[in-house]
Formats: sequence, C-alpha cells, structure tokens
Amino acid sequence: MAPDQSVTRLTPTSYIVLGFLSMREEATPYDLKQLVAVSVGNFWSFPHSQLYAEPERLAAAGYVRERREQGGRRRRVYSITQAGRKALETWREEPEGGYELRDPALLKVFFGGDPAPLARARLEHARAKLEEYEALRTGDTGEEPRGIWLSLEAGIEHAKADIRFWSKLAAD
Amino acid sequence: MAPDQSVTRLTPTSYIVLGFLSMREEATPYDLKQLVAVSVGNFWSFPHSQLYAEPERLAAAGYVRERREQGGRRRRVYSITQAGRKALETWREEPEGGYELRDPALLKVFFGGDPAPLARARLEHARAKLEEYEALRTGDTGEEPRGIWLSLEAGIEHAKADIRFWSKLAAD
DNA sequence: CCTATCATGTAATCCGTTACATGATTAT
DNA sequence: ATAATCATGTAACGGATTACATGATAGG
Repeated sequence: MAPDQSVTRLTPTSYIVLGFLSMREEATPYDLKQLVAVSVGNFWSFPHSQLYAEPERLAAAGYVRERREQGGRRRRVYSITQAGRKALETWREEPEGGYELRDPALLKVFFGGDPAPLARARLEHARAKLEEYEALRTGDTGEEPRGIWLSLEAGIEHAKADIRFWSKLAAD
Repeated sequence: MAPDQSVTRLTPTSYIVLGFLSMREEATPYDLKQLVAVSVGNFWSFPHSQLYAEPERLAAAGYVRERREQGGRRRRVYSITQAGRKALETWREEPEGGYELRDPALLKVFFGGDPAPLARARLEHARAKLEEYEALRTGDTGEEPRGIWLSLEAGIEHAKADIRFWSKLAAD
C-alpha cells in the first residue's frame, strides 16, 4: 500500500533528518543526535527526543525506511527513500525570505534589562563560539560537502556581529 | 483566592506580553499585535493568535488582570499586576547564554541547496530590512526606552553580517 | 566494585501554528 | 453597492519541550 504523505507536514526538523540521512547509508536517532550537535544544532536546535519521534513520522509518510538491528539492543535504524530524496531536493531549491534571531538576552535588553551584565555573560559565550568555529574551519580539507563549510562561514560572520554589538554594551 | 502560578511556565512569549504591558496602562491583544509587529516581531515572531491565548494564561496565573470594555465590542483589555512586574524584573536581570539564528535558507545551503539562487532571494529581504532599520533609527529622539534602540542596533549589525555573507554566495 | 557519565529511549503536556470566521472600515 | 482590506477573535491539532527512566561503559 502507498504510504500516506498527507498526514505529515514537513517541518525544518523533518528536513534536518532527511538531510542527514541523505548523506549516509543509515543512521540511528542517536547518530542523528551526534550529527546535529556539532553542526546545525549551532544555529537551529531542538531536543534530542525529536530525533526519535521525527523519523517515525517520516517513516509513516514513506520518506524514510525503518529497520531493526538484529541482536543486541535492536535499535531502530533509518535510511532515506526515493520519495525522501525527492522531497529534500524540492525543498532545497525553493527560495526563502527572512530569518530570525532568537536571542533571549536581546529580548531582555529590549524590555529594559540592564545591558552591561547581560552583555558580559553573552560575550563569553559568543567568543567561545567564535573560537570553536574558527577551529572547525581549519579542518576544511575540501572533502565534505560545500554547504557545511558555507554555513560555518555564516556562523562566523554572525558571531562577529554579535561580539561587536555586545562589546559596545559591555563597555557600560 | 490566590492565583495559581504553578500551572504556567513562562515562555519568551509570556515575557513579551508582560514587557509591553509594563510599558503602558492597558492593552488589548490587538494593541499587542501592533506593538510586536513593528518591534520584537522583527527578530522573534509568532502568530497573532498567541496574543489572545497568552494573556489569558497569564491572567490565570495572576500576572495580568483582565477587564472587559463596556459597550461596543466588549473587547478584552489587559494590564500587568504587581506579580507580573516582579516576574518580568527577575527574568530581565538573569543572564543568558547563547542565541539561535533560525534561517531556513542557511539550512538549505547546509544540506546542499544551490547557493546562488538562494542568496539572491535572501539578499533582497536582507537589504530591505536593513533600510527599514536605518530609517527607524533616524526616529530616535531619546524619548523611548533605551533598550528599544539598542536592540535595533543589534538588528542592524546582524543584517549587515547577513548581507556580507549572502553577497559572497550570490556572486557565484 | 562503585559511581559517574554516556547512550538510548518513552510518555505526557502544552505552546505554537494553521485554519477558519465574522464585523468594521475604506476604496472604487 | 461591492469589493477589499483591516480588525478581532476562536478552535483544533500536532510538533516541541520537559521530565523521566534504564542499560552500558569507563574511571577511580
């Protein structure tokens, strides 16, 4: 029987799962968690429980295939289907407008929070992130897909913007 | 009877409502919608229906007070309570770590989307936003609260970073 | 051998999104 | 008058978050 693709709207989370599955043969939810943590998780995060629920929904809709490990923990292992690849490609080429900067500290400043202390906490994070990103960048051997490194560049640009902004506020 | 503050965890949306209510005597959900649209909505958005549901929950928890307009449409009108102000202040002074950059176009690039066309669509938006922000900035007479203008500066810095990044990709 | 941390997963709750609906006002 | 847009709101559903739980592994 044909899988029911009408039940499930695809969300960004869906495409993150499909995206990673398109890059490898198979993956368990835990594998996905690891992948997300060191990559897109840096600018688009969600709890790991989603990585158990989401592939299940995608499987119900026919975008991924599920199998069980034999023996041991019998973990669920997912792989992308042809329909999944198709959905991913369609989404990928569709242009997008805006973006959002979800920064709780900025919200606090907006509503009257004292800038200097907020800025100091914020800067610490931002500087650490920037260092982390620049360390990652040195690992670019040109082997991995281009998009991964491009988005790293975006992260670096924004981290710098962030540091510029919060530095001004930290100065009192 | 004492309001039940245990039922309701406060989310960023809650604080946005509390924040605006703290700046004026009263507001209807529609007023809030207008306020959000021209300010925080630029970096932290959500559908207007939340601005009907959220004050209700806050009222149940005692953070805001609800009254009904007499005559006409009998709209709901909200105002912040002392407990609400307290909650807002506590939140405001608590430092925050990171932030998120929720950019669907960047996700697409990460997962192999063709950069150039995505960049072109994206740049259009980013440039328009930057202009809008800079126009807004000229309206700073020093009357409104400081935080509003500070966060506008943040928006400008990030918009510029964004333009730098996507310009590189648009160049092919 | 004990304890801490990693690995792996499930369940319940609820916020946020989507969709719908209707009155008022303005433009043509 | 009619269409279009703004103003104002409600209902349902589902994805996301929170919380909990247990088995493996490594360090001391």
